[in-house]
Amino acid sequence: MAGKKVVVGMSGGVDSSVAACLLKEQGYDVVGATMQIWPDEGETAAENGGCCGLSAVEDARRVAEALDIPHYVMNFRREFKCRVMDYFVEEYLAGRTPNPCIACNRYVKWESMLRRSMEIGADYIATGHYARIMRTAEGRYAVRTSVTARKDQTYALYSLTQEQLAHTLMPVGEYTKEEIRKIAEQAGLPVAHKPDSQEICFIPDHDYAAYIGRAAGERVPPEGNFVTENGEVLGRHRGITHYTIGQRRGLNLALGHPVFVTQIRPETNEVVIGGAEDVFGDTLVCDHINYMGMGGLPAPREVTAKIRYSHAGERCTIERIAEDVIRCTFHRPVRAITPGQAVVFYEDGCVLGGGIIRRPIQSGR
RNA sequence: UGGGCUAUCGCCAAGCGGUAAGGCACAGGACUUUGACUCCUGCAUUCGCCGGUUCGAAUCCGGCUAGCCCAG
Repeated sequence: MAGKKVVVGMSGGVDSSVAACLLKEQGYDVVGATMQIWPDEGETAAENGGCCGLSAVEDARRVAEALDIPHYVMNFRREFKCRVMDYFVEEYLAGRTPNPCIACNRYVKWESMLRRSMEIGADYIATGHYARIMRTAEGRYAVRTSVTARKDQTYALYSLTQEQLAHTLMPVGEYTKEEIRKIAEQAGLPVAHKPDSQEICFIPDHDYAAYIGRAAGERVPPEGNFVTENGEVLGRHRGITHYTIGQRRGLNLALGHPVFVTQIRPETNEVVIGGAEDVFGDTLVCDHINYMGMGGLPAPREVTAKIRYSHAGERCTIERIAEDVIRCTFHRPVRAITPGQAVVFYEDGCVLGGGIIRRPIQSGR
């Protein structure tokens, strides 16, 4: 450890602060770095924000001072704008539900930040993710679930490459959230009691549709029809960017029983509505594949897959059906297969790989 | 214009003389890296309107108004 230089991405939150603290204790040569990702230094969204608000730099600097480590600010505004914010808007316009945190991890943290860190002589970068990095029997790198399943963040890390993982440390994954807060307290870190960040950091008011409206301008999808699978018109929707698969709230459809979004059709500007049972499906196709714990998929394989961040996971058979395309058949139907979200494959808590859900496949119904 | 039926929360709908069920929708909250799901809480001092009977009416009676159906 001694002499190994590690750049810790410090968001100003408890987790990444403790990560820096732990690595320093372990003898690393620790440098703190905070990403600047907001497009404008503007006064507007300065207050809270999510993982990387403007107060982030202030808080991170104070923690770095407390730990007596150098602290840099890295400007990734351009990368964040085009790889995360623009991607977010484009996905919604295409009728999909993006996961910006996955994009941020992949392109901003593990491409831009890792590259810049290497440039300043670091051996590793580290983050405050609740995940652990392991080597498989075949020698491949993979992330695996942290000791607390509840805070597990491996889902959002599925796209990391072998090269990136070889240069990454995630010390927080060995502890529970409670332990992390206790460590922060004992170390006297000024952010020990800072609330957890959540929600999408660049939309502090949670008003996705309004954000998309501002960003997309003329391209914002107009109002359209809510329809049934059979084409019966049930009412008017406010524009497809207001909805995601499985959504119930906000539809304003009083049909006597709960109804949910089962499909979004950007080409006809329709939102398809169905009953609770209609949102279950058992097969999906994904692309943008990243192989992590497994080096490839030469033959069908049985794994556990999560189709959304908070999904418990379901057993399924995965099968490579084309270059960069995998079909995933669940043993039991899963709820709300949502194009744009990631599907991540696990075995014993280890991430084997994953992809982006392209579409569900209608199987005999 | 005759005859019949119906009028209860934004939608649907219980109630049948004893002091307004429920579902959906909606709002607020918890949870949350999907405005997701889920969960919790709230949501008609009032029953189309005006009178009458009664200790007491959304419930019975009369009139009016509106909608629907059947006649022509």
